[in-house]
Formats: sequence, structure tokens, C-alpha cells
Amino acid sequence: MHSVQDDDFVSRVLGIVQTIPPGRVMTYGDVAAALGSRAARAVGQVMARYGSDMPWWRVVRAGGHPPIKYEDRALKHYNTEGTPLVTRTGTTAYRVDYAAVRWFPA
DNA sequence: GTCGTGACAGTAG
DNA sequence: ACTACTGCCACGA
Repeated sequence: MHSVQDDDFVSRVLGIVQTIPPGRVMTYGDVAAALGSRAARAVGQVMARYGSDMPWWRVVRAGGHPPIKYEDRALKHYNTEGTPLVTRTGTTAYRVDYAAVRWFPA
């Protein structure tokens, strides 16, 4: 029978994002890989359009950085959820402790 | 069916 | 650390 999230790429991406537990993160590439695709960019597009209603901050780039235009907002969420961050003194940007919080859907 | 776009990834300088 | 270029895939016009 048909699962709800098998309809389109969009629904599947959203489904994956919602499975990411608090304090954990996944890269765009990993989300795409979880779908069996390499469309990391397409995942970003979906988030930009439909991510408004979901924990988009739990999806980060390969380097561990959140979306470039939303780093401020993401930081607030990380701080709230207790997501381990790695900061370098003298650098403006931070990154999540990717190795420690990396999550892959079961 | 073609073109342009993008909350990306990886490599090179 | 940074920017620049290329490759990749899905979507809208």
C-alpha cells in the first residue's frame, strides 16, 4: 500500500527532517542520500519553500554550518536545544559538533 | 522539452 | 580561514 510520504520528493524530504530528534543534525546531502538521491540542492529548495513549519535548523551544510541567511536564528535554536557547538576564537562563524550530533534515520 | 534557479557538495588556489 | 569553479538534482516558468 502507499505511504503518505511516497507521493513526491517534497513530502519525503519533510518526512525525513521531522524524524531528526532534538539536539541532532543532518546534512542536506545526507537527507538526499536517505531518499536515495543526491539532490542536496533540491533538499535546500524544499526547505526554503516548505521548511517554515518544521525544525529546519536541524538540517545543516556539510561543513556543519546552518543556512547562510539564517545562522542567527539557527544559533538561538541550538542554544535552546543544547546542541553542541564548536566555536573558534577569532572567527565570526560557528559550527555544530557535527561528528557528535550527526544523525541518520533508521 | 529547454532554461534558469538554488537554505548544496567537493575540489582547487 | 576565504573565494571560485564545477557537478549534481528537482522544480517552476
